[in-house]
Parts: sequence; structure tokens; C-alpha cells
Amino acid sequence: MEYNHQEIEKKWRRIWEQNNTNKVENDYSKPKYYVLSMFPYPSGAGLHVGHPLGYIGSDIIARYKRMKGFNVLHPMGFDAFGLPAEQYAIQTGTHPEISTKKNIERYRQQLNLIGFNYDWTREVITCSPNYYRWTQWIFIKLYSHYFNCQSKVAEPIEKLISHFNKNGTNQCNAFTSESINFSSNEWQLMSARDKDQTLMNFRLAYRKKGYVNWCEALGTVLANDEIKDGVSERGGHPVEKRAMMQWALRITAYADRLLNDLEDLDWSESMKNMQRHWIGKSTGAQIFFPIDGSTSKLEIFTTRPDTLFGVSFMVIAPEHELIDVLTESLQKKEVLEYLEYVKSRSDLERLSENKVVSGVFTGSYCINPFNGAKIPIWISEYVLIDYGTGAIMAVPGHDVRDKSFALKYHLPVIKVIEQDEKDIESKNGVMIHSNFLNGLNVEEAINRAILELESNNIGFRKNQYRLRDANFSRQRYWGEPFPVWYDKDDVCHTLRDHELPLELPWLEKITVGSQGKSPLIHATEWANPSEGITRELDTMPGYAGSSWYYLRYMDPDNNMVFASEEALKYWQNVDLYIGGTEHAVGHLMYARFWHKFLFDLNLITSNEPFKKLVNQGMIQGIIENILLIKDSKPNCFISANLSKNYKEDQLVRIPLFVGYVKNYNTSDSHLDKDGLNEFVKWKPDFKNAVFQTEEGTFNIESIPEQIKFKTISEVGKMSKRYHNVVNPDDVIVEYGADVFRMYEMFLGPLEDSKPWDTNGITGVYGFLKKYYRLFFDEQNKFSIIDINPNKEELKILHTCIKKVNEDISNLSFNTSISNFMICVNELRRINCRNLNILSSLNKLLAPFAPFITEEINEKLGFAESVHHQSYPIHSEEYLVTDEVTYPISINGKRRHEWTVSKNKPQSELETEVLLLPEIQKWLKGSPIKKIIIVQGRMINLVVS
RNA sequence: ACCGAAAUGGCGGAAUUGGUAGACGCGCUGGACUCAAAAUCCAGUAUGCCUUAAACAUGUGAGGGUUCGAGUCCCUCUUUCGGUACCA
Repeated sequence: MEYNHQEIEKKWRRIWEQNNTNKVENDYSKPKYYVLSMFPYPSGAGLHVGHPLGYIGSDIIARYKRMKGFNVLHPMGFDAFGLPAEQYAIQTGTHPEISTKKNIERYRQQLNLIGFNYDWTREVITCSPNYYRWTQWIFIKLYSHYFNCQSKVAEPIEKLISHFNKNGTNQCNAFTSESINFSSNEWQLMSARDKDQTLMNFRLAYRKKGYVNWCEALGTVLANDEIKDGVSERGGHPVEKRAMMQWALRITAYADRLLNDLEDLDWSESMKNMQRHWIGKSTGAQIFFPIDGSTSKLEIFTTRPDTLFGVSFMVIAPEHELIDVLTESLQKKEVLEYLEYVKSRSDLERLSENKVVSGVFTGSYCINPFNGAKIPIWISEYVLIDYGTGAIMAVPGHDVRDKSFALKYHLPVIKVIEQDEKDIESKNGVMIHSNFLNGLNVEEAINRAILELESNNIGFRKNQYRLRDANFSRQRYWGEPFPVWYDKDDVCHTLRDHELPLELPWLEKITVGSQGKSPLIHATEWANPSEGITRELDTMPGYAGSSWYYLRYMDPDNNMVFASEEALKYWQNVDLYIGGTEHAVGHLMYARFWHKFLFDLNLITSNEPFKKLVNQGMIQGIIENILLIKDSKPNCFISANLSKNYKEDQLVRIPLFVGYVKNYNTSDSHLDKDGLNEFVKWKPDFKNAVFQTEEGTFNIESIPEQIKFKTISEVGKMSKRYHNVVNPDDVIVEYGADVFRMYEMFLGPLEDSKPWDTNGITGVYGFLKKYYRLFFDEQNKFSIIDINPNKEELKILHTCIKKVNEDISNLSFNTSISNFMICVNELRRINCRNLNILSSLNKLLAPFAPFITEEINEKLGFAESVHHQSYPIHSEEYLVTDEVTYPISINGKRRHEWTVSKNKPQSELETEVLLLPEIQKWLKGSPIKKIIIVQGRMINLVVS
């Protein structure tokens, strides 16, 4: 009887669905275990082989935990709002709701094929009004709360308002990004609009000016991802930074808690470090430098107030609000030119190419508050507006970047710490040329300087965070609408609970917006529901829906609350969260922030959302690129072996469909004549392009038969944009879901990234065929013998049980599969057909290969699903051996093996080992310096 | 540039966490079964020296160090991948 995966898998898929085998109850009597995989964005390319890597891991854990007696929550859903669906709509006219729905159906079907034990009745889809109603509801909560710095929790904004009524800002303890002060009287006299704007400084969801990538030609805001080399990826149009009113979330209020609470999480240290670095807490001082000839002051933050006597210039960000005031008329032209240049540069470029410094002088000066020195104020792109105050004091004597700037523009370099030239940024040394700081070490000087600043009212001690209040607005259609409206005075109001959800209006045709607004500007009735009332036309970003979805799974259909108190209390938080490193910071930081906020409101009982976090590696794809000469007319492609004749920035890499390329992912990857024809058919824009090789330059008609047009191979993300997506479907048809699952796990450690490659899948397929055949006799009859197992069988089985249990708890699935292979090979060697042994092994394998084990389980005559039985536990008694083989090394080099009784005492080992002839041969009578014996492990002889 | 991860045979990887490097699988070579193929089974397979084997030497990205002993720990470097706030 041959293993027929198609038949078996089809059969059990149907039966499981009929019997609701995967249904999860809120059965509060059992201990709970919540295992979650990051939900996917349902892209048009379908589920690719990278997605299931983590899903299979969590599925194995979920099935394992269930067999261990836990009530397991293992849900799945879709992160369904997002840019690609909208882009697709603009290009093809298919409404995002329709394409998204279609994509989700495809994904769900593909997921079911793999045999995950999801309870689909708990599915969460972020774009369904049923769900985003509660995203909007949480947003309103954020809007109507502020952060109390004293109690360190969120509190209702009404509390702050009544404080303002009584005391103004005096001792209000509210977290704010901008320090503002007013009296109760001033507060009461404010107009509704002013009050609204003032409160925006405190609300956890608020509006402020934020910078976006504006593309005039496309009439839209672009994602960083859509910009390449400073121009739009689509069409190559110029892009500039533009300030717009944007919603933002005050995550910075929670910076300290997000930092401190990392301690107790069962996350990898590297992951915690990435989060720590992202939060980037630094301590220092905020200092006000008087501006020469003006009453206003330049506010800066520095971690090194000790170096105040070494300041030789100031640098402000190109977006700094004081630029107009500071720029002298003589400098105006130069400054404007520089600002023009900076507009075209991305933050990434501004930071990464900082070997080449650039900047411009404003013509104005500051006064050093400590010694009255006149200091020139410069503008440079290496200072970012979003970090700190957008202005720095430059100390070229003790900062490498400041120094290279000073050297380029011939500004003075003043040393104020006695130290070696090579470690000018270190905090070792004694202060010099610094008046009252002279003779102090750096730490003392920092404290002394801050005291001096504070007593003279020119600055104060401050913690600064790299973490920013990230932009929460998108000028897009396909996202959650903000549940707010503006009155004729532009005062913001939130909708009431019963008015939620505020649904996205249906647009027949999605087109880009205008005047910097989203496509929602075309929904005129929706946008202006009545006289003097306008809705917010921005929508929420992708991370809105994903910041709390794990809570909704606990009680997904509740229409009264986002999840019931009982469900929240029982499931609490996620015990194990598996997802890709690409979400290491963004998503996890925001989910932690929302969770803490809901915790402050007493809506949930845990302080952190994800107790244990594991990052699965990426399954990478091969990206094949064809080289195009920039700005060539007609478009001229070159064969990759000619690329050395060009500078890197003269060429553009265009990713193409991997299927057109011969020998892909090798140094010989190339397009042949057919490949080039297919390429042109696929990208008709290039039908008039020419192709240059060593043999000459050809157009598409004149291409010679034997052309080898070389491409460039890279390893990278599997993504629709690189045209290298591999779907699991074909693999499953050929080998079955059990093989697919086990093969993905067998590829290597869950955490490692690796390019997709099906070489070797036959090994896993062969294993399952062998496994299946274990249950059949020579006549191909299912035949199992129900007698007491012998010692050898028990040893083989229990060795495997022990290893597999250990491996599962370490999420080391690749080695557990090796152990299954070893076990099956051994059992076949001794021709084992024992019921006791094989039914235990079948249960052991069930979480990995749910279909085949269920089939065998039925054949073995068990009525209950194998997945509802209990998991085997090993007994040490079957594993004991009485002999041990010692490797014997001489000077650390292995020379011999020696098998002796396990209990041979160390003293006997020591004397007897020297008598072994194989050892004698090596010693040749030289004296033994030392004998190292690790009992039961190894012996090492040290000779001179 | 910054933060994080990785590098072991022809390939994916294993190594009890400082103790026999290469488990398990792929591929390859040879053999059995077969008219033949597929499937299956058996044997071999890090490299060098060598007809082969024994024996020996070398060997975990590069270079240094600690140790009786280093793939594993420390320092320096190289390459690749992920993230860097509007891809999700």
C-alpha cells in the first residue's frame, strides 16, 4: 500500500471541518496557552513559501500544547488595509475592498491546504467595519487621555481641563512635547479653537505639523519605499519634503515604561537591544543660547554640557523654524539653494553619507551663555528636525561629525578635555580651558555644568529620546477613517460610541486626491456631512489595526466591547509570538504602547502583550536584475558583464520575473533570446529599447539566436515587487502538506534566513513514505502486533521521545525531524511492527505531520483524533546504558576510542588508559604532564 | 552611517553550550532488483598524500589571543541579510 498524500489529506481536511476539530472554546477550567503568528498582509501575489515558516512553527507548538492538556488559542487573520491594494485600484480600477476580499479568500484557502489548526470562527480582518470600529474606539480613548508624568499612567483629559481651570499649567504634571505655561485665567479666556490647539499638546492622539514626501507630478504623498534615488519609483518624478497637519500618537510619553518593561520579557537580547536603541534614551541638558541682536533664543539639547566651553558653532536642521529669522540677506541666496538641495534628500541619505559634510552659514550668531563668545549659526542636513530640538551646539574638539564639518568650513576646533587625539569622543579625561570646570573629570563636569545652567536659568537637566511621536496620518483611501469631525472654527470633535464605526465611503473609482489630500476628497457628501462640518480626510496607517488585533481574537464577535472582561481575563496576553525580524521594532513597539495604554485604563489585566517572542528567519527569494543605463534614450540595457565600464550611479537595476532567467542565482544567470522577448512583452514600455553586449548592440528584432544577456542575481525578500514569489501550492500538490510542513522545518533553525530551494524535499518525502510503510507487512497489508515491546524497541522510541520533547521546547524543529528520521531508520532495521511502540511514535509525530498521523491513527483503530490524545513522555529507565565510549586525546588531538564500563572510577581510568597499546604507541615513553578526565565524556593526556 | 543577525563538505544543516567537527537529509559514485526505466534496497562520500587501504597531515569567512582542549569565549577585520519611523 503506497502513501497517497492527496487522498489522505483531502479526506482529513473534510472530516476536520465537519467535526470542528480546531474549534477553541473559552473553557476556563483548563490552563490557557496563547500562541500567535503575525498575521499577513494579503498581497495580490498570494501566500508565498516564506509566510508558512513561522506559521508551521506556531502550529506545531499549538498542537503540542493541546496534546499536553492546554486550552490553546491559535488564531489567524488578515492585516488587510494597506498601500498596495490602493495602488492596484488606481492602476486597474478594481476597488481595494474587492481585491482585498479576493486575496484573503486565496490566502485562507492556501493556509487551509497546509493543515493549520486555526479556528476560523475567530478570524480578525482589520478592514472589516466590525473590527475597525474598535480601532476607532481606541483612537478616541487615546485622543481623550493625556499622560500624567507623576503617576506615570494615562488619565482622562477632563481631569487636565479641570486642573487648567483651577491652576493653569502650574503643577499639572502632564506630559507634553513643547513646554507651555499659562494661568487659569489665561486658560479661561481662550477661544474654543485656542483651547483645542492647546490641548493638542497633551492628548495621546493629537495633531501637529509633520513632514511627508510630496510628489507634485503624481499629486500624492509617497511612502519612503516608493522613492528611489530621490525620485519617485513610478515615473522618476522629483519628491520633496513638505510639512502638513498630521495626526500623531504620543508614544514618547511611554518611552520610559517601554524601555524599563523590556527587562522582564522573554525576548532575545538582540531584539530587546534593537528596541532599546530605537527608544534611545540619553541624558543631558536642554540649553537656551541667546541669539545675537535678538530677544529670541536657540534651544538645543546636548548630552555633553561639559563641553560648553568648546562650542565653536551651532548647527540647525534645514527645516528649523527659525531659519527665516536667522538668515541674513547676504546669505539668502546660498541658504535657499542649500534648502532646495536638502529637500531632495531622504533621511537615510542624510545620515548615511555623512562622510561628505555639507552646510551653509546663516549669517547670524549666538552667544555662549557661559563665556559670552559669539558663535556662528550654520545649517546642515546632518541635524534632523525630528530629533531633539532640531539644533545642536557643535563641539568639533570632541565630536567626529562636528570636527569634519569644522575642518571643511574652516571653523575653530577647541579642545576642552585633556585626552588622546584618537578617542576625542570618550568620556575619559580632565577638563581644560573651561573656567570653573577646569580640573574636573567629565562626569563631574557634566553635573557641575547642569547645576550652573539651572541656577542661571539658561537650561535644565533633561532626558532625551530618539523615539519620536510617529506620524499617524496617511493621505490614503484604504485605511481606517478617523472618527472625528471639525467644526467651522476647525475645532476637532470625536464621534460618540453609538456613531461608530465611521465607515469608509464607497468610491466608484479610486483616483489620487488633490491639494495634498487623500482620495477621500472625492467623496464630497461624506467629507462634508452638513453645513460647516468637515470630516478628516486622512486615514490611519497600517500599524493602527495591527496594534491590538491579538486582543480581538480572544472574543472576535463581541458587539458591546472590543473583547469581554471574562475573555480578556482568561487569555490575558500572548504566551508565544512568532514573526519576522522585519517587524522587530515598528509593530512590536506600537502594540506594546497600545497595550500599556489599555492597561492604564483598566481595560486589560496584563502590562505587556507578548510574553515570549521568537523571530522566524525570512525565506528569501532570488532577485534577478537587468541593468539599464540611466536616462538613456532610447532605453539602453547592458549585459551585466559590461557593468564595470560604468559608474554605479549611472546604472539602474530593474528586477524582472525570475522565470525568464536561465541559470538564475548563479554567476551565469542570463536572458536568452526567448527570455528577452518575454521581458519586452511583459514590460511593453521597453519595446523600443536596445540591448548591448560584447558582441554589439541590438534592438528586440535584431537579437541574435545565441545571445547570452547577463543579469545580476541577488538574495533578498520574496515580494511581488521583485517578481520572485514562490507559492506553496505546487509543492503541496506534488508532495503533500505534511511533506511541505516538515521540509520547511527541516531546512534549518526557525530563526535563520535562507533562500528558498526545493533540493532535498525528496528526503522528507522519502521519510514519510518510509514511515507509512512501517505499518505494513511484506504483503502490503496493514499489520501491527499487539505484544509487549522489547528492550531495544523501547530504547529507540524513548530516545526519540526525549529528544523531540526537548527540541520542541527549544523550537528546534529541524533537529526533531532528524531524530524522527533516525528513529524510523532504526525501527525499520529491527523490523519493528509493535503497536505500543508505533502508536506512541504516531502521536509524537502528530504536531509535525497532522494528516498522515491522523490516517494511521484511524487505521490503528482509535476513535479519538490523534490531535486530541496526550503527548508521549519518555521514561529514563529505558535509556540507561552501562558502557561509555571515551575519546582519548593527546595534547587535544583525538587518537583513540575506548569503551569501558560506565561506572569505572576515575582513578582506574587514569592508570588503565596509560596501559592501552594504542596510547603507548603515541606516548613513546615521554612523560605525562597532566591527565584530564571528564567523567563519562572525554580523556585528554598532556605530554611535553 | 547606525542597530541587529549570520558565515561549518558540492548543497541545507548537526555538534549535549568549552570536550570525538560534519548527525540527519540532498546530491554524487558503485551495487542489487528489472528487458529497461521509475520506485525501493545496500555500500561509499570533508580535503590532501595515494591505484586502494591503513597510517598521517590539514580543516568550521580572514587574522590574532585565552585554554590541557575553541565551530563554540575575547579582540580586529571581511562579506551577506533584516531594520532605520509612509511596504507590511
